[in-house]
Amino acid sequence: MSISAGQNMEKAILEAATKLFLEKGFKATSTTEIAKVVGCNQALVHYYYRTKDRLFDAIFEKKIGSFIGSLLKISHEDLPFEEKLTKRIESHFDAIKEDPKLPLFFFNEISANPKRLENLKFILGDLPRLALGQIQKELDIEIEKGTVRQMTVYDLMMTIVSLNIIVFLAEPMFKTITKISDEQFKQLQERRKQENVHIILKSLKP
Amino acid sequence: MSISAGQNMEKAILEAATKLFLEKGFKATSTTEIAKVVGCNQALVHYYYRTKDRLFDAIFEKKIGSFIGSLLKISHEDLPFEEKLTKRIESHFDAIKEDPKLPLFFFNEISANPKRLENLKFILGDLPRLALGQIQKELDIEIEKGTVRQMTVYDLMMTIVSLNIIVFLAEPMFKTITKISDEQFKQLQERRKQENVHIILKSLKP
DNA sequence: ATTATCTATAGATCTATAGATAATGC
DNA sequence: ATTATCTATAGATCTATAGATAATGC
Repeated sequence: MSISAGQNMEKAILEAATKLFLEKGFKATSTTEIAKVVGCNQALVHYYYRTKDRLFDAIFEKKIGSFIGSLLKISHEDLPFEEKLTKRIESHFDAIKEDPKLPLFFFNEISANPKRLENLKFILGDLPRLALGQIQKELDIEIEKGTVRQMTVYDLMMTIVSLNIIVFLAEPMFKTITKISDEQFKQLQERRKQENVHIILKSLKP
Repeated sequence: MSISAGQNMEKAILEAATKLFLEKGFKATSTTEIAKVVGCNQALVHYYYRTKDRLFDAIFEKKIGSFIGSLLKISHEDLPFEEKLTKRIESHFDAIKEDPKLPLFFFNEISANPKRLENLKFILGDLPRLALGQIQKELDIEIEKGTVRQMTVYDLMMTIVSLNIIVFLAEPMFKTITKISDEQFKQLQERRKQENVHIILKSLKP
């Protein structure tokens, strides 16, 4: 029954909590259930993390970091603009594929409790600003050249995130309605990734 | 304190519940809180709707109907393809603007409990099939003419929904991080609506 | 008489903590 | 001795129902 018998309970609790919080959200997940999944008693969850809130915050921060990181990773490869952008879109998509519950979790918990966001240094830290500045610069060069229409990096990022998350947001709906197999769903995903690249590249044209 | 003193309690309860469910979701909303907002006692909520689940389902079905309806409304105007599509995108966007919590609510509750979807005749009913068939036909005509690249109506719908919901999904995040005013946010929304139309029309070109 | 509203409460949670016991490190 | 784990429990919920009272329709 226990995720990891003995050894490292603290870690086992974190892992079980991560899984449950991502699946069901903060409110719907109880420390009792976390303990049951781990195979320990409920008090131990509090022994290691004091409160449900602190346990959640630890997980939330990590996940939000990887979500934003996957979008803003700076590439040092010297590639033409379009190829670089294509890689960015695809790697963002692949990161979400690794953790498909993340987008819904993310938007949901922020909406439920926006204060959580304010405590996160990550969001307003230097990394995002730097990365966005860097991408804006690359964009401006293309705009100057006339190969890309006038636009801001924020619009571009919004479009990328938007298109990349939809398959994952709609996954439960999709599977319920169409009764598609997992294999077919995977194919749909991959096709959609290419579609997204296509749409975005085309949308930049002047 | 009461939303609608006296008169129609049943309706007042439904309205308060709708607001709270949309804001906080099924799990985080209690019948106790609904009663408090309405200004009656908690038992009355159960008197009219028996269980929290039935109350929720009534609301869920209505909301899901309007969400899907706004996307699939059939137009009988005789307009050129692009104009018709533009209108469709804009009216879908405007419908969400009227009820900005809807997309998150929608994806969230389906993910939390996919079974809810199975009970809804609306989803698999004739209306969606008819509408989708109609739009596919219009699309095929353009593909035949060579003015639109090869694609399915499903891909097109996914792209529309995806781009149209992002501003609303990200609204709490946006407002928290940028500390933008409501007025500025409204402007951003409108700009984004035009951006979406632009992106989609362009993405259809062969 | 019937329907609407209220008070009170049973029975299930759930979080957090106090205090007992078992395991480990020196 | 210190740290990890457990048992037990207080105090807050929360849903659903039973049964009392008030309001309304004939």
